[in-house]
Amino acid sequence: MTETAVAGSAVVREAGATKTGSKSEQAYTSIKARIVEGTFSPGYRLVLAKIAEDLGFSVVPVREAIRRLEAEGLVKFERNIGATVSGIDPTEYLYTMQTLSIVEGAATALSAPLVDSAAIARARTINDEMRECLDHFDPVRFTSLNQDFHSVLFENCPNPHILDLVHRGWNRLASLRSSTFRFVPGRARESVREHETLLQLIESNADADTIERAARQHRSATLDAYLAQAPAITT
Amino acid sequence: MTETAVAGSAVVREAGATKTGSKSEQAYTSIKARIVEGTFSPGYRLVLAKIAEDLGFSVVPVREAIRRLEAEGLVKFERNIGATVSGIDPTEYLYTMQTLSIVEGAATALSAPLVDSAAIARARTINDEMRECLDHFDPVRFTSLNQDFHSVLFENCPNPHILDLVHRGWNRLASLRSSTFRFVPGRARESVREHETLLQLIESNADADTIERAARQHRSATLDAYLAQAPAITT
DNA sequence: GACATACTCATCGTATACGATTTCGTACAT
DNA sequence: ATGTACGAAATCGTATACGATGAGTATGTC
Repeated sequence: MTETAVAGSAVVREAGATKTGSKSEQAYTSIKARIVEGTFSPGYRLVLAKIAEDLGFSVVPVREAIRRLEAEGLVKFERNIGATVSGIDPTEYLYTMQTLSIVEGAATALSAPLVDSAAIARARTINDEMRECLDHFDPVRFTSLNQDFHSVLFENCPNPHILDLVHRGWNRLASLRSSTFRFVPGRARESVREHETLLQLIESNADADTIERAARQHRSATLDAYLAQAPAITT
Repeated sequence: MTETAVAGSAVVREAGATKTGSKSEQAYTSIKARIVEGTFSPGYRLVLAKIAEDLGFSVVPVREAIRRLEAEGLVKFERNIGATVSGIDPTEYLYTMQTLSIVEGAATALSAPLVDSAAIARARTINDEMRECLDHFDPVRFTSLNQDFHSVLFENCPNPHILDLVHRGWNRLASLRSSTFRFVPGRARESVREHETLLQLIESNADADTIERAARQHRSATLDAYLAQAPAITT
């Protein structure tokens, strides 16, 4: 755990990792990568001095990094107590998914007019691969491809703010890797179907409202499925 | 400019100001307040040492505060260059307004079922005051009341993430106080009308979609009006 | 007179040091 | 045995110090 450069997952890369940068930047990127990829799981105690030592830095840049991660919601930083990777309670999951469904819906609708046929083809290829993953039961790759699929659709998103919110949501979700939250039985196959529907809507230049609704539904269906199996959570 | 406690505007207060807190917290709150209220306008150079001296702190907590503000998009922090209050170019305005219309729309729709008749009454009172402000030409108070109006509608918003995004958008917008962006002729009166329409929709338990659409339209109409007078901007 | 180079100053970036606070373990009293 | 009080260790929060970088200015050459 001494090397500073972590080959981040697609999510982290997209989320604005800065290449070279100051130690503060490096610490930020590095810690974020570890949270998103699961090395630091929720509840993990981020002891400043320890992280600083691991990275070979002093505590000051690490503190700055933690502050930024706090502002993104990935860590919780309490005075005189310390920083911990943000938790995963069901309510939090609900909020995150709900927000994501809204933001992704908007991103899809905004991006749709700029998705050309080449992008559609790429997305379809990815979706086909996802279907194969289901047969071979490769949930890890499935998840990764799922993000690639949406990344293709969003790659020309005209509003960077919204794109940023999407990435933050993805990171937040990726950091919540308790199996409870990641496996919603039966959704995966339906998800692939919905992807195809989405592509057809985009191809046929459906109006923005229709696309937004479909995209939002795509995400919130997972949430609904989750809520159905955990009815105790109140909205 | 030496007192550390700034009586923040409604926006800042809502945005999560922490009462006592560490110096780092105080610096964060204080700088944020100054940006939102306009003491530090866009482009203003935030020299760490100078701010630290003004606040009576050292630079370390100030740096942390700046990092957090950076993550919220209120300041830009460049390595070895320094921090400046984020800019106001037209494109940025467009992105912010567009994002806000989406997020506010969702917040309104989510909150609507929880808005009781008392809240409706309060909102209506505020809206009446806004109408009066138009007659006396008091744009400052008008703006403040406008935020109060929406705050009433959102006060029971079930999803804190979305509420947070709304507040961030408001703060961002408040920090962009160039007159170019704040005055869109003829919108104010229409805005008051739309508020009333919105209240009626909520009162009559209109479905979520309808409310969301109306709320989103309410914000994006301002954007459209702005775009109409500055057609050079491309989406 | 214009351009390139060197120098100076303002400012940032980080390390180190130390005081402040919390937590946890241990001893003691009940 | 349980609960409380005290003390030590761990950790955080901030100040200070100093090296590093970039911007602006002066100087020299063509």
